[in-house]
Amino acid sequence: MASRTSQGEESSYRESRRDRLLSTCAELIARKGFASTTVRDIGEAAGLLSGSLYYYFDSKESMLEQIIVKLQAYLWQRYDEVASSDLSPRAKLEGVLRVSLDAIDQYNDEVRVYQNESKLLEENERFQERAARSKDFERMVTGILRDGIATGEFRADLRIEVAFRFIRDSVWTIVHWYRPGGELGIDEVAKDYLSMLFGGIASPNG
Amino acid sequence: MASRTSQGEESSYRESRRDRLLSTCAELIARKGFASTTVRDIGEAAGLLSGSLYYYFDSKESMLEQIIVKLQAYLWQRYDEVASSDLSPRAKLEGVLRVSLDAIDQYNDEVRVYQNESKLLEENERFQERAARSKDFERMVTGILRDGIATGEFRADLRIEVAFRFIRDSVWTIVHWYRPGGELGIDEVAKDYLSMLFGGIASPNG
DNA sequence: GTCTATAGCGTGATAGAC
DNA sequence: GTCTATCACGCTATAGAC
Repeated sequence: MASRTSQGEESSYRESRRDRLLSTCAELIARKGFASTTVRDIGEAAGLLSGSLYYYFDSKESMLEQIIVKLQAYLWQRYDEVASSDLSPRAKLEGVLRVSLDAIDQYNDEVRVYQNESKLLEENERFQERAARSKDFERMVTGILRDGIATGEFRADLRIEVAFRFIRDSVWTIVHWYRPGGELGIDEVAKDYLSMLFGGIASPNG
Repeated sequence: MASRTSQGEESSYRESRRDRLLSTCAELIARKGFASTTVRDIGEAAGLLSGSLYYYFDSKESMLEQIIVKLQAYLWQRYDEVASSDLSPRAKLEGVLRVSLDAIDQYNDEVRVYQNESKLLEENERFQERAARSKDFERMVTGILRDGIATGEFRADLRIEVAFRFIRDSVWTIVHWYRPGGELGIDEVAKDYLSMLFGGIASPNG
């Protein structure tokens, strides 16, 4: 790409302009979906003409790719910390879920894009490396579940692959209704969800 | 529409052709998304040319609408039965979830379309009546939750609107990985999910 | 009922001036 | 870096023959 140099100030100025454009992309793609968002929409929202976007990006697909790259970098820096810690399985699982919830809070648009366009990422060859991270997430969480069953912290009578999907989907779908800065904060959501995930919704004295 | 008559055999022949076309639409739209599915795709999959589809449907949007109408008719016939029964709140909630899971099993493509295009349904004036059913579902389930807290079957320390979203999303997202006719049947999924929803994933002796 | 043919428009992307 | 201008293509939908 013609716009990428590797010189200090000039490069970082350009990077930050790029990043601001990416945030605009994320907001629009989160709201309207990738297929229904046009490069003209993005240009208009960013205050330039669609053609000018191609100074920063090779294609509409590469805008999507950069959004996901940025999000995955954030997520995996933190997932790796939790996974390599010596916490108990239950505490590790709580940690993983907290990281995911923090992403929903701080990178709301990007997470929505990641969720909404996951099919596209899986099917398009270009995004194979991005889609592979979903398998990494599954490996990490099912590993924690197995360990927790071994220690007796988790129930042994559940299919691990079903429990994994239950956990993954209940947490990530929060992004579809949670609004950063709204009345209900992410800490309150985390408290309720962790409580329901671990203890269920039925009364203990039922 | 020119194709709608109200005469016995001729009409029902046309209806069934229409229904078969709708199934093809649902399959494609479920797989590729509404925006990325072209009427040419649909025509090709159904074995006719795109223009010929307009003998049966006014527009691409009306194809989507008919898919949703058909699904909602199935769902609400059964939801109403459960809601008006005199089962306990917990049994009612189980019943509602069973209906949803049966739809995921029997109307898999249609449910995926409903889930994937929910944004479009909410935002497009044309689909207001369809989108209103989501509010009905919320009213039904939160009512059951309130009753169950009153009887002591459900935990009283949870925010009802958060618990509702937890339940709604964990159940409906099953459609994104469940495959009808696969190794894991809907009864097994139902058993695991009801068990996790009501009792959580933590060991009771934890 | 399905076809041929195409209107009319919006799309992603590019070339080159400034 | 952003603009003007535009290309080449794909899209939904329609008109009218058969």
